[in-house]
Order: sequence, then structure tokens, then C-alpha cells
Amino acid sequence: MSLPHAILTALLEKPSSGLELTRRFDRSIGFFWSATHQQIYRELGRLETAGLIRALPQDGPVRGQKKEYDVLPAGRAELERWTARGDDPKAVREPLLLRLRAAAVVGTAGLDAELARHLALHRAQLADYREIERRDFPAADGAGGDRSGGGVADGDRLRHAVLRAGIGLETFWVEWLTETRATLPAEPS
Amino acid sequence: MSLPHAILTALLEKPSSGLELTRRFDRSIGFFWSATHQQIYRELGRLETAGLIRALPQDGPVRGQKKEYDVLPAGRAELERWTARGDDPKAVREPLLLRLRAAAVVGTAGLDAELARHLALHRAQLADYREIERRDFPAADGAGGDRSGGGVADGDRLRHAVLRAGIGLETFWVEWLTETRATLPAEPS
DNA sequence: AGGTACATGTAACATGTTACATGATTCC
DNA sequence: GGAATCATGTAACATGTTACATGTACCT
Repeated sequence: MSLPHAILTALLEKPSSGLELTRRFDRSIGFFWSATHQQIYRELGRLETAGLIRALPQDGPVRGQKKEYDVLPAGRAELERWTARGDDPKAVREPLLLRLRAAAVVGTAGLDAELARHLALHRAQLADYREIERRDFPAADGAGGDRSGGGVADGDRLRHAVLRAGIGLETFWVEWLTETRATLPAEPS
Repeated sequence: MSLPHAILTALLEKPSSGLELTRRFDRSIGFFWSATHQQIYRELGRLETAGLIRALPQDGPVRGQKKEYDVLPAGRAELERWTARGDDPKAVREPLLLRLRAAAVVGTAGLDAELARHLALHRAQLADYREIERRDFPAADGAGGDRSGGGVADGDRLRHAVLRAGIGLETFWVEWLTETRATLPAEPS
């Protein structure tokens, strides 16, 4: 039950059409909550029916025409309620780890290539995050030290914390994949 | 499409009944692939219909009686095929990060308590993993250095790599949560 | 007139979640 | 015989994925 809240957050940051939301779910928001355009359109319909958002009026034909949404007071209230509420961390579901465990039983053919591929992808994502950090948070020192300085808004601190989570996770994967490839036999089984 | 392969792996490690599998999905396997008993029974039915596993014959009543499964050659072949095949890393879906982003828009009430709660959970999980490592991999030095020593089997190395992934991820969360709480304003908004 | 990018959707299916139902076995 | 535990399942629903359908706007 998080997609509607992801959409509400995105629309509060900036009223958008379905396609614009889709683009943002491929970038900033998508870094921690992914969604396809089909999911987004379906959910926009539900949110509108539920009275949490509304489509800005348009004239002329509807199909194929851009349709902008913004958040109604009821939507903001729902998001506030959800944000304050707690939730346990989701159980992990990581196919790569499952593959390793399966390889421990049926053999490791092709495994190193797969690890190498993941390593490249995570390195690229990490570089991407670092570039965003350099661009959007140039003043901060990245390690969470800047509580003294006067001008940093709450929102920025939070957005930076989210980005640091992304950087930390990608850094972990890069390190783990590098280590794991080093301990694996050359091209076995 | 990973649950059937998780089950095949588990059954190859040791033939089991549905409930035994459920228990293992709450422990070792569940650390990287979670599943409820309803999912497991449904999938066992499908795998049996597909001819990948079979139920060991039993006499007398069926309902309420333990039913053991093991893997047929076709199931092992399917798992080998899947293991060798590649898959892109799953997109991240982490409600806690979404909450932070939402809090950046609607206010941070209750957020620190939620972070504290997650911190405690991740610390507990980390301690759990470390205990398992101490018990199951006492010889290894944890940092991936032992390529020289003679007796370590492939399977053990892979299982240890999986466990190190769990430890690394939990360590990351503990650090990130600690840092993030330190940078957040005391009890705001 | 054809191609490409923009833009919104439908339908079918696969997977995951929640609530409930049922029977067997063991211990008191 | 009642409660707890073991054990297998059904049903309804929510969410996510994949394939496809349709229309607009602009450029050549």
C-alpha cells in the first residue's frame, strides 16, 4: 500500500500528468519506489475516484491529451496520516542471493559472469548517485556532520538522507560483489 | 518468477513438507527470499502438477497429514537452467525511504520514533546474522581472504557469501539510521 | 502521407497478502 | 473431552508485470 502515497508525494512536490510522473518514477522517486506507467495510470484513476486528487479541467478531446493532476486536502491528510504511521521493514527478496544459494546446490556455471554484470550495473548507479549529490547537495560533507550551519532546510536534509541511503546501498553491493568474485573459484563446476 | 526456484533449492538441500519449508522460509532461506505458508502450498501444488517435484506416497487420510516432497530430475534441470540465466537487479522498493521523502513535504512528526524502531530491528537482525556466522563459519575471517586454505567447499563459500551479504546490508542500515537520526532536528514540525 | 515522440489507457495474467477453514495428534 | 500444536489447505483481494490498443502533435 505505498504506491498511492508515492504518487501523492510526487504530486505535492509538483502537479503532473501521468507521463510526467512515469518519468519521475524512472529517476528520483524511482530510486526507492519503482512503478510502470500502467500502474501509475491505474492508481491515478483510483486516487481521483477516492477524492484524494483531481484532474485539472481541460477542453476538447481527452484521449491522447495531457491530463494534469493535483492533490486535494483529503489527499494531503491521507499522506500525513500514512507518514506518521509505522511499518516494519520489508522482508528481503533478492534473486541474486537466491541464485548463489541455488548455485551452492546445482553448480556455479555462469555465475561469475552474472556477478560481473551486476557489479558493472551497481557501479554505474553509484556514479549516477554521486553525480546527483555533487549537483544537488554541494555544501554538505556527505557524512552527516553539518548540524551547526544555519541555512539547511529540513526538506533538503531529508532528501539528502534518502540519497545517501542509495549511495550506501550501491556502495555495499559494489564491495560485496568485488569480494565475492575474489573468493569464488576461477570458472568451476 | 523466483519462488518456485527458491522451493526447488530448499527441497534439494533437504526434502521437506510444506510446513517444514515454511519454517525454513522464516529462517535461512527467508533471509533473502520470504514467503508465507499459503504461497508455499500453492506453489508446491503447481510444481507437482508441472512434474518438477513429487509427493512421497502416504497411506490413510490426506488432509491434516504431513506430506513430504522431493525434487524430480526435471526440477533439478529447471533449477540449473534458471541459475545459469541472468536477471537485472530488482528496482528498489523501500517504504521507509518513501516516508522520508513524504516527510520532506508534509512534515516530520513521529519520524524519529520510526527511525529508532527500525534501528533496533536492524541491530537485532545483525546480531542474529553474526551469531549464525560464528556458529556455521568459525574458521573464515569474514573479509573474503581465505583462498589459500585447502578444505573449504564451494557450497560453503557460497553460503557464507550470502550470509555476508545479509550482514553487510544490516550493517549499512544500522549506520545510515544512526547518521540520519543525528542529522535530524530534535522533535520538529 | 509516413514516422516518431508524446500521451493515455485496457486486458490478461502472475504474484503476494489477509482472513479464514479443516483435520490430526498430543498432552492434560 | 478440551486446549495447544502440527499440518494442509481455500477464497478473496491487492499489487505488480506484460502485451497490446488508441489517439495527438510535429516533423519531413
